[in-house]
Amino acid sequence: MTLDLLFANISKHILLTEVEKNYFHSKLLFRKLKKKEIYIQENQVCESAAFVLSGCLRSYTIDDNGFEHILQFAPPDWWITDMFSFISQKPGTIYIDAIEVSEIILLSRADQLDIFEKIPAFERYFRILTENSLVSYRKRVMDGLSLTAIERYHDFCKRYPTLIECLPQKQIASYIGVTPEFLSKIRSNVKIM
Amino acid sequence: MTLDLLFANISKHILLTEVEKNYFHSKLLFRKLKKKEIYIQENQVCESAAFVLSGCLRSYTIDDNGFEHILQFAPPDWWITDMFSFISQKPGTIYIDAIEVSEIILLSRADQLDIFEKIPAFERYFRILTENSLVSYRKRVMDGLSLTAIERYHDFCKRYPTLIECLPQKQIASYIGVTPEFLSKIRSNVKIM
DNA sequence: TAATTTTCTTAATCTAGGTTAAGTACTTTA
DNA sequence: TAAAGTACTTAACCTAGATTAAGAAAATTA
Repeated sequence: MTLDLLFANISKHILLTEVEKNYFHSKLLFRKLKKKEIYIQENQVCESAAFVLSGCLRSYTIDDNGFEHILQFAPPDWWITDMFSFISQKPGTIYIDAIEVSEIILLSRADQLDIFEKIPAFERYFRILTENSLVSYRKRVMDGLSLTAIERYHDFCKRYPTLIECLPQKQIASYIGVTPEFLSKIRSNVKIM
Repeated sequence: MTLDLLFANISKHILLTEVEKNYFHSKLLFRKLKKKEIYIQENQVCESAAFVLSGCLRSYTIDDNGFEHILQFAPPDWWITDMFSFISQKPGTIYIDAIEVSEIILLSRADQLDIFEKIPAFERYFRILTENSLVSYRKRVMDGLSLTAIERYHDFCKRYPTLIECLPQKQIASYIGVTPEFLSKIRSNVKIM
């Protein structure tokens, strides 16, 4: 296992000395997840954010009727966490599990805050990631308000061409907010639509 | 006009010296907006983020059919901007205007980045605001996927009791993602529902 | 490899919420 | 204060997408 992917990601936004890299490195935990293994669950405090080295994770909620709603997919080179629980360190509302066998790097909130004190550049790194993430959630809210299911599906295909290949269709349906049956109809491109 | 509200907001998250406060202060611009006055428009680069001292602003998009979709309301003590355009300094996709006569404080992205260099605590302040804002957009995505229009309306009433008083009903409808006619039906509490 | 589980498809039927339209009440502006 | 514009309501009708159900195709697991 190698952290190259993570350090390459970081160096896109900030510059670190070897000493700083080593300090950061010393705070990280490595973990493997089996397919379908749950990383965090509803009502649990999400202590760490996870950076994906290989495989793919997803975050989702389960509503009162037992339906899953997918919030985020995290292929390699992405961070994933229950942001609410991570920043407040209170019990959260979402699940995170592995869609396939995955390798992740964990950084706890406590260590993250410690690193912000010691190495301010890291506060910049996460500030930038959070800004970008905010923009993509905002787009998702807008799309939900102004696009049809068909448009949301085509947009998903355009934005995440690699995910389309490897995800089961029902998970894409859950992400764009339609039933698997209706997505199947969209894809079969029934004339009436 | 007084900046007390802004400095009180900042001091909830970070501590500043008088020198730092003055430096920050020197970068701010004050502006008044008339009712319905547009602060930024689609296709325009959003140079500044705005902190609301009085009145109320809103951000929204206009879709291909000419319908408005409200993203955010900003009553006093809130920041508002087109985050995409603000961080990328590229032309944006949203409008921001004043719902009523308003007083705002402007901070340009260039000055914000300059302040991040000079006063790292400010990077923390905005990092925290961005994290919180991310959490609320995430909730909005989840609510859009899992709640009915009625539930979203009741949730809005619970979360923003003061806004309910002062906003025209059609703007609440636009925020929760229903037509004004349907919100009217929800509010009249027709038996069938 | 067979058995089991999960995913995908198709089709009939249903419903939450949209559309259209017309009337009423409230705000602005002149 | 009148005129015009904007906001709200109600009701009939419509549609995008949900639900239900049942079979086919993949993918797991034994």
